[in-house]
Amino acid sequence: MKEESFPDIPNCCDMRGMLSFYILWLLSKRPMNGQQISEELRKRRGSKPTAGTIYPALKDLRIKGLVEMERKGRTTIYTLSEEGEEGLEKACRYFCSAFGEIFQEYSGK
Amino acid sequence: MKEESFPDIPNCCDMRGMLSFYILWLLSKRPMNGQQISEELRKRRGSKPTAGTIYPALKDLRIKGLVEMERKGRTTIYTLSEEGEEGLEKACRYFCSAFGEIFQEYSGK
DNA sequence: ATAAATGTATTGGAAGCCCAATATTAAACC
DNA sequence: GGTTTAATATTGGGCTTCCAATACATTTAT
Repeated sequence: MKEESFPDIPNCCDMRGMLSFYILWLLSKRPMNGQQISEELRKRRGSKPTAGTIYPALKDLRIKGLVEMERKGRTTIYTLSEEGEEGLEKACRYFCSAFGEIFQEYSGK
Repeated sequence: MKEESFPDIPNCCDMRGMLSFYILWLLSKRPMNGQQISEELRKRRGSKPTAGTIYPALKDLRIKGLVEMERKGRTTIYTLSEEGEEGLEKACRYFCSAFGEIFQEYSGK
């Protein structure tokens, strides 16, 4: 099977960051478990976060009260909390005001 | 004097990151010194990077061959190198493919 | 029941981002 | 000259992101 979307990851500058933000954004679409979140990130960012990346991040978000978790047999379903929705809204505004200029310039190709 | 643009920095998720990428993008507009770069970042991201943030980042970019520097009296002018331009091009493509979806959703408000 | 597969989770180490504090250099001011 | 100011730069420490390695739990397959 061919992969759908696989951006070419740049080596010139390390673009780590925004992981928690991206997780909140994904969870605002639908509740997901850790593997589903990782898979969505792989499709969008080109590399799949390993367990040592994704679970500590989810733990932090849970401790901060931004996501809630519910164990269902083998999987753990993560859901955005009220605070998480409010935080995401604010984070999206910031993201667009901080990076929108760069995006607009290159979205026109 | 009033500040021009000052995005509200979210506290829900740490959105540090992309500093090197942003510096390369700024330098593609015009050569700048460290203070000018910091000031441009303040306008866009809401907080001005301190000396301990900006100069190590510029040093890394110089060591990687992505920017060139020229001391002019009290200031040091940083310029994008050939490699820097190529790297930035690639980084912008990656950035848009990785984050464009989020931006588009919120640019429509 | 036993083994394999899947999902969750932690640990340790590396790198990037970030600031406060400190130091150095060169221009401007007196 | 001597002082102040502006810009550059380093150091030390904390936090996030990231992976490889390891471990554990639950479901599925044999």
